[in-house]
Formats: sequence, C-alpha cells, structure tokens
Amino acid sequence: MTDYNFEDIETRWQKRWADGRTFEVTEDPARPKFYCLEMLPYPSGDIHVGHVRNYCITDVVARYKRMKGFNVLHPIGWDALGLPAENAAIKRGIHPEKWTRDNIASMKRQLQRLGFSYPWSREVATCDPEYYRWNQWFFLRMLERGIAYRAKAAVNWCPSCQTVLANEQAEGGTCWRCGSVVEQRDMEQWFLRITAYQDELLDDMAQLPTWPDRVLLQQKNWVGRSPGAEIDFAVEGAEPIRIFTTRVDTIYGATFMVLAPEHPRVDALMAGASAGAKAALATLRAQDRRARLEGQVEKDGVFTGRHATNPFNGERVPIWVGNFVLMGYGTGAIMAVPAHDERDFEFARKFGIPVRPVIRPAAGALDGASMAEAYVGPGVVENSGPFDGLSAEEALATMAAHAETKGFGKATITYRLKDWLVSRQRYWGTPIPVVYCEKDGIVGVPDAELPVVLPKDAPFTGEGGNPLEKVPSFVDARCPRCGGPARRETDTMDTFVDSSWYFYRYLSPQKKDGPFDPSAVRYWFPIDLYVGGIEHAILHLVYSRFWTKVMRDLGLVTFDEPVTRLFPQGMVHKDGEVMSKSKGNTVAPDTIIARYGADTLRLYILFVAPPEMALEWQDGQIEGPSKFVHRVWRLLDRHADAFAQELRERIPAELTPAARDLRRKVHQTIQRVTDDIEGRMKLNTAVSALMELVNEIYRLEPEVSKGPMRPVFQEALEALVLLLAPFAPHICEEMWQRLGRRFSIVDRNWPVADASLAREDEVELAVQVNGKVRGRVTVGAETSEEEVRRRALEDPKVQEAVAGKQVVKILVVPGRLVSVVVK
RNA sequence: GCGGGCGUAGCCGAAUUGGCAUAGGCGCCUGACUUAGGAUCAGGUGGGGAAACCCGUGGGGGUUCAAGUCCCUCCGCCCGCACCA
Repeated sequence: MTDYNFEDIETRWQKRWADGRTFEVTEDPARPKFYCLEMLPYPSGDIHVGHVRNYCITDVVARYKRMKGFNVLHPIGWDALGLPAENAAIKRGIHPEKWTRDNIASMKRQLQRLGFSYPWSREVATCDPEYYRWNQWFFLRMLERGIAYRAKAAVNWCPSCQTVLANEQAEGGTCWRCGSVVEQRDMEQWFLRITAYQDELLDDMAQLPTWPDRVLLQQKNWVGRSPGAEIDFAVEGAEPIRIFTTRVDTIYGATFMVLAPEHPRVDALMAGASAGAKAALATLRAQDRRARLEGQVEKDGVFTGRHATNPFNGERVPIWVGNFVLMGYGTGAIMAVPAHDERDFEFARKFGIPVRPVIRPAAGALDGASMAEAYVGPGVVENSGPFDGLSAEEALATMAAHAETKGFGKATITYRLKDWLVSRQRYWGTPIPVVYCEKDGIVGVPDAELPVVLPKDAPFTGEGGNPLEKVPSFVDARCPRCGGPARRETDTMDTFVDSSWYFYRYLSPQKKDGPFDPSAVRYWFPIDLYVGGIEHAILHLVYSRFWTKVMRDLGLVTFDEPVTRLFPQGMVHKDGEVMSKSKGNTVAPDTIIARYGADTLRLYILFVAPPEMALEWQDGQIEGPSKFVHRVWRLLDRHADAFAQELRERIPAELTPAARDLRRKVHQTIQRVTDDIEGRMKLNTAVSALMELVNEIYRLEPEVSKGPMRPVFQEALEALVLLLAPFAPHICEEMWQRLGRRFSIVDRNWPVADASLAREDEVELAVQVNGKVRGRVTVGAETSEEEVRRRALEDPKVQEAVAGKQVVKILVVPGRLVSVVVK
C-alpha cells in the first residue's frame, strides 16, 4: 500500500500537462467546438477563493466537454491595467508594470497549482502594448464613426481615485472601486456612444434566452426605456420650457410645473425674485446630491414667481423649482399632476397647490380636495376637453399626436442609460490615441504609429494630476495631418474597455495585423458558456454586448451577441459575510492546497453548495471531500496495479446479485453525473453521486473484486476514475496510469450509461391508505398495474386499514407508490 | 416602497412532472482494529412514545387520494431597483 502523496502527484501531473502542451488547441472543423470562458482576474497579487470557485466550475465543464469529444477552448488572461497598480507605485515606489507583472507571475503559479486546464500559449495580459494597441485601434475606428466623441458634461469625479468615472461605475453616487462619494464636475471628456445601441441592447435580449432573468432585468432597468412625450409650455416673457412626461394623458390635471434646481433656465426666471426666494433656491442647490438622487431628502421647493401656459388648455400654471426633479433625466423639467403622481401629490399638499383629478377610476370619481393619495391606476379621461371618455391608455397616443399636429410637442422615448464616459485621468491605462493640434484640432494617431505606448519614466508622486502630463516626451507630439506641434492626449481609457473584447483576443493572441483572426472567430464564437460574478451585470456584461455590436457594424463579426449562456456563480462567504480582503476574512487557497491538495480543494468547493448559490466557507466541511479522496486512493491503490498486469476479460453474461448491484450503480452514476453537469450544472450533486458510487464499491468489494465477477469490478473502477477526472484531475491521471491506461485521461471517452443496466429489477412501492403509508410491497419492475394493485391490497397492514371500509379508488404511480382511497 | 430569490436535521445541503421528506457530507454516538488515534473499517443518528403509532420542510389557512413543491396570507433573511416624471 502506498500513501496518498498529493503534493507529489499533483506537481508531477501539472508538469506533464505543461510539457505535453495537453490543453493547447487549434481550430478543427472536424470536431464540434466548445468555448468555455471565465472572467479574467485583476492581478491584485493573490488568487482568492472566489476566483477558485469560478474557475473550478469552468474547469469541470471544460474537461467534461473535452472527454465528450468537443474541441474545447478554455483560456485565461489578466485584466492587468487599473488603479491599484498605480496606487502601489505611489505608496511603495514600485513601477505599476513591475507590480503587475510580479503579481501575474505569482497568481499564475497559484492557478497552475490548482490544475486548471488552460492553454497557456493563449494567455493575454491587457497591459501588454500589443494588447492595448487594439484598444487604440478600436477607439480610432469609433472616432471615425462618431461613436467616440469628446464633450463637456456634468460628470462623476472620484476625489479619492482622482479621476472621472462612468455613470454605471458611480451607481448610487459612490465610486465602484473605493466607495467614496463622487462629486459632480463639469468637464470635457471622452465618451462612447452606447446610447446609439440602447434599443438593440434591449431587443437582443431575445437572443439570450438562457441568461438568468435577474441579469437581464438589471440590464433592462439600467437602460431604463420610458416611452412618453415632450411638451413645450410657453412662458410669459421668455422662451418656452420643454417638459418630459410618461403620462401626457393627465396633462389637463397639471396644476404646476417643476424645474430641477440645476435647470439652465432657473437663474433667468428668478432674476427678479425676492431675496428670500433666492436664498431658498441656494439651499436647494446645496443639498447633498447623492441623498437627493436616492430620494432621502424631504421634498422641498421654491416658487419662481413666474408662470407657464399649458398648451392643451391654455391654463396658467405656476413654475416651481423642486429638489425632487433631476437635471440628469428627461429635460430636467416636469409638468406636475398631483392627482395622478405620488411625488407631485406630496409636493402639492406640502405647498397647498390645487389637486385636480382627470382620470376617473372604475370605482368612482375622485375628489381633489379630499383624496389622501395620488391615483396612478387605469381609468377614463375626464375634465380634459375633447379627450374626455378615452381610456387613459388610448389618450397617451392620441394626445401626443395632438401635440405634434399643433407643433408644441411630440411622442419621445427617454432612456436612463447615458453614454459611456471612457477617459480617465490616470497613468496605468490605455493611452487615448489622439493629439490636439492648434490648427487641426483633435486628430487621431495614424494606425501605423500604434501603439501609443505608456512612457516608463512617469513620476508617481501621488500629488494629484495625471503622471502622464509630467512627461514632456509623451505630451509633445506632432500633428499627423499638418506636421505642426501638437499636444498628446494624456487621459487613458477606462479599464472596462480592455475587458469588453478580450475574449476575441484569446483566439489569436499573437496576431500583429488585426485584433483577431476572423476565421477563428467564425469557428469559436459564440461563447458557449461564460461563468463569472454577478456584480458585473450592468458593467462588463453591458459593455461587452455593446462592443460586439460596434464590431459587427465595423464588419468584424457577423453576430449580435457574443455569449450564448451566462452562468453567474454564487459568492463565497465566511462568518456570514462576503469573503474579501477588506473584511479580513479571506482564506488563502495556497494554505488549503498545502494541507489537503488541489483535488480536495476543488471537490470541496464544488460539493458544498450548488454553483449558483452563496457558499459559506466552513473549515471543518472540507474533511468530507478529503476523506473521499483518500478513500478513492486506497481503493484504487489496492487494485490498480493488478489490473494493469492482467489481460482484460469480458464481463460475464450471467452476474451474481452483488455484481448486478454494482453494475447497476455504475451505470446509474454515469447517468446522474452526466445529467448533473450537462443540464443545470448541479456539480454538488454530481460529487454526491460519486461518493455514493464509492460507498457502493466498498460495500461490494469483498464479493465482486475476486473470482469470475472481477471484470465487473474493473469496469466500476475505470468508470469511477473517468467520471471523477473533471473534478479531481490529478489523482485520476495517476490512477488511470496505474490501471495500465495511456496518458492522458483528458482525452478518454466519457463513459456512456446503459439504461437497461441502470434500471432496477425490483422496486419497493409504498402503499398509502387515505394518504398515510400503511404498507410496502416489492414488485418486479415490469409488473402490471393490475398485479401491483392486487399485491398492494394483500398486504396485511393495508388489509387492516381497509377493513370494513369501501375502496373508492386505487391509484398506481409506477415505481413510486400505490394510493388506496377508502371511505 | 417596488421587483426578484430564499427559508428543509445541530451545520452545509438532496428531493425531474405534486408521489415514501431529509440523498451526500460535516458533527455526534456505538463497535472493530489498535500501545495509541484528530487514522481506518462497520453500524447508528429528525422529534415524541415502551410500543402501536403520532408529529414534522419559517407561521397560519386552502386545493388534492397525495404538497418542501401549487394557491392565499403573515413573518424572517438575501439580492436588485429606488423622487427616473
């Protein structure tokens, strides 16, 4: 007997895989392909358990698919640009590149230590100039088409990260990376016109039927499509003010108008207002923006002293400024219909503004003076001149059309989605490839001069400002058009640009004359499975969809969506909290591997919870999978070498009951493990099934491992090793070899279940009388329903329960139970 | 507040379509082997009860021969969204 020396076994096979280039793949039209993708890690320094979970899931699927005969692409890379590297440079004086490369090297060792089946020749690091040159190339293509543009806008500024952020990276008014409250600043910045694709982002969800609803719902909410109308309200002695509403059907009930405090017309309208009113306005403007955005501030407002005219009924309505109206949405101005909008109602009651119902609910008329809350349900339009009698729904279209005919409005659609702000005032990102020429303005760097490379000698002082600005050799440039002096753009790109298309680069990572090889894309795309954290639902997963659509319009790909199946894995918790560096509750995979081995860690992570659910890390729980691996080791260690020496014999036609039991369990397990991986990815129950198989082999080992039934035992051991291989690949390679089989198990055919062998010969049926189990009968699997019924009623316990009563009916659920109803 | 998900032994979790609740694992108990065991092997392990039986999937109600699963209602936890006109 030999000890299970996992360290020796694992390092030996990892080396063998590397030396044999086992997981390298090329396009092979003769075989079906499977593109198995995981979200690439940021090289922070350590692989954490969350990564391990993500990559264990994909590795099982990748190895399984390969054993099934698929040509599997399962690559990995590094999301290697970003702020932490630069902060390390400031704090510790290490260059971001060195910091990043060192981290990549140690994390790569950690991944290899886990035995993941990566084709390392395809490894991509986004900080490589040969990678980010294609960011620049895409940017120039977008610039040519007006998808990339520079504009002044109110943007989110993170004072801690010292850079601007995109809208979705400042959700809730806080920075996605550091959590600081962001400030609003008016700045000129670079944007990508994602809003040009907003309808497609919604409509193409129809092509993503296997994406989880919650992800699609989040994306849908984020795009925030609201059909409505824009209406111009005339203002006495000034230009009209345009409002946006989704309820134009209620416009006859508008009793006031409200502008956002930041609305550009407010100052002029209030020029003649009292000092008190101006002070009130200043108070509104000083309110915390984040709190305002989240509705945590009590509604407040100030009357401007001016009036507007409702174009539908010519009525004069007072113009207010209110803190609940946001400049960033619609036109920053609303018509307020307190009778039919909760917010307007609250405001109107606070300031004593009249409430006039114009929708009549089925339950009866409303009274504006006494109603306790706004009525927002359906009904019939009333008090609305020529539109009376229409349903509210009909009125929406009719009244918008009316406004358009009369020239004071039109039907429109407003979106919450804003263009993607991609410029960052930091060093460790992709330089935006443009120069500013005094004569020619903004000029793109010619393709031939790409990549624009980050200078190595930038000063990292941490004193604010982008280090690139302090590198004259970088900033001073020539205009490609006129040859005159020009200033190079020092902003760099959002790192979400890098991750928007990295999965194309894996296909041809060395390609010099383009971002990827189109024929490789035709072979490998779309991605068959994409596993990663759900926190990217509205960030990376929206940007990636957008990027592919842009690439399609550039003629680079022919499809609309890059990912067929998205599988967000659950988080890893410890002590009831998300495991994270900042919480200080992390578990280092290295420590676990040193103590238990990579195979055990992999099994534990997959076994302890279903992949989509939160996993609560509990130290003791790993003992189960650890014992299991040892049990497998001892079992194979007892028998493998002998089988390797023997001639392979056929399984006898006649089996002993024990051999029959074992064969049945083997084929049932093949069926279960295959179904569990294939369908709902229930990898936890797949591991359970393997544990059951091992328990059964142990139970039957004394009877089946010797004598004429020995080939059945051999079949069981080989099936076990094959089925376990995707989960615990090292020990299975070892055992496959010990069984006298050839390297490598990754190419072995996945076993096929024989349904006739898996079927039970006999089944025990529970017999219920009026819903209670009163007896049991064991019958052959093929017994007729008639016979089952008869046998059920023969059972003495059942007879007792039925005695003296009338049998109303008998239901037989094949293979399950018999239900007798009496009265 | 709105939307979605979840709630099963002491703990992590199983349970195709409604069909014997608690598979598998942890922990615990007993035994075997042992100088020893935090190793291994075997057995046991929802609650009550001497037993027959009864009760049990967050609480309450309903549909059904049959409910963890379907319906209503309440409670708790988690995740999204949240003054978006």
